[in-house]
Amino acid sequence: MESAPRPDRRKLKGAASRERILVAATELFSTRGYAATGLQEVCRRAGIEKAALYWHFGSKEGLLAAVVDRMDAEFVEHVAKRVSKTASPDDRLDVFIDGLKRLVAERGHLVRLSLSVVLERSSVSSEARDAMQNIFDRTRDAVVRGFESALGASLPDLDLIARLALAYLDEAAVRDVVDPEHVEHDRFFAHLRRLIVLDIAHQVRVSGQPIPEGRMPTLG
Amino acid sequence: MESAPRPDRRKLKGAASRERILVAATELFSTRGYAATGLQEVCRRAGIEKAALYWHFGSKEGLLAAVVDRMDAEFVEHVAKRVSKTASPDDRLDVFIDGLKRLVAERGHLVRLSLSVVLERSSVSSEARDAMQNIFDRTRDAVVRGFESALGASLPDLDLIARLALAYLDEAAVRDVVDPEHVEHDRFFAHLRRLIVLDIAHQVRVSGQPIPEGRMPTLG
DNA sequence: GTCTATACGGCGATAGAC
DNA sequence: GTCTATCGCCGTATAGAC
Repeated sequence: MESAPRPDRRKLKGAASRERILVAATELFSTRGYAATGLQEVCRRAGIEKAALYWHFGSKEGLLAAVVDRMDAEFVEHVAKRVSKTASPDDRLDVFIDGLKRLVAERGHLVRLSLSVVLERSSVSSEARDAMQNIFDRTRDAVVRGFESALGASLPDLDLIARLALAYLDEAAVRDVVDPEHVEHDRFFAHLRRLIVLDIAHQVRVSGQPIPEGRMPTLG
Repeated sequence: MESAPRPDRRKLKGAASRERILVAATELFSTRGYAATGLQEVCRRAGIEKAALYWHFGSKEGLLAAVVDRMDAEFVEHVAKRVSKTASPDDRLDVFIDGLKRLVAERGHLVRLSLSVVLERSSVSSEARDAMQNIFDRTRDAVVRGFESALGASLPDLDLIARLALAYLDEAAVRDVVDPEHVEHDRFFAHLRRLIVLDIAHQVRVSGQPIPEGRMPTLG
């Protein structure tokens, strides 16, 4: 363990630099916005030179993709853990909705950043596009799995419910910037909850699929 | 009519320049993306100098806001006209959904541009913010009025339905870039239609508000 | 009031030495 | 892997012609 330290040393230092760049970039992108943040500033804060940043991430866009990917992974893991600790299907939905609401309230800038990856330029670099696709897919799959385990059964359009939830998440994060005084997040996310319940009830009705024990498809 | 041409001449020429800049910017922003378009290029295409652009729009952000405002106004007017020509409430909903779908398919880049206004920097300039707020409000109000006249009555949460529709619009436009092969726009917007119908039926049920003649709140 | 000419500092990105 | 040096372009600003 201590007899062969050499070949890993540089790798370790490289990983540490990568990490510091990522932390600095996350903070600066979040507070100032993507376009308004200079790579020079990121490097100064990370204690690194600009070319080192380019070696690690290839471009400013690549750095953004890495930042967003990490924040999404953390969010999915965090909410999935909280949801899996909750027993009743109805409470699970509440925890899920609450997770979305808190993501907007506490880290809305990161949600907006994830949109920036796509919108900055018309033809996104293929790496950035792939990164965004991974993020979307991972999040959607997690939501679908969550609903499946909450319902105890699958339904044909659960993926659409996942997209509905993500659409509401983005809409809330965007609106928060445009008109902070009239967002009405509570009312907005309560509406999301109602739509989900109504639509699941509809899907159950149409598919003839009986839901084992959960009574989520009833309005409170 | 020809004896006092002077005071208007300059104004007219100024308006013409403004118009040419707007057209050039709309086209370039749409094809290349906002960040990837240089003002130099816009000016060359408009046959104008850069400082003239600066005089008319104040900044690149201001130019973007003007571009987006115009496209939104056109869209709202266009769809409102088509909707008002349709008789049955059920068909009106179809025309509305179709308008959204076509906006994404034919002018998705402009939808994405409208998001760019908000996302480019963390603290948007107050003029750009106001412009975006106007756009959101105008579109939401138009949707609410459309539903009111289709239903023949008002409902407490029609504004939430408008936000739902806009959220789906943005989500579709964003997804179109990330994963063009799996967007399933038809299925996605059919889901939107179902959600609207389900939610209106719910609102009618809860509010005890009778809907005069329209039978929109029934699933096809 | 509308526009031309010109300049400036900073940006993202690259090449090559160590 | 990291640093130094440098590039070309960007958005912005101002002075002054018409």
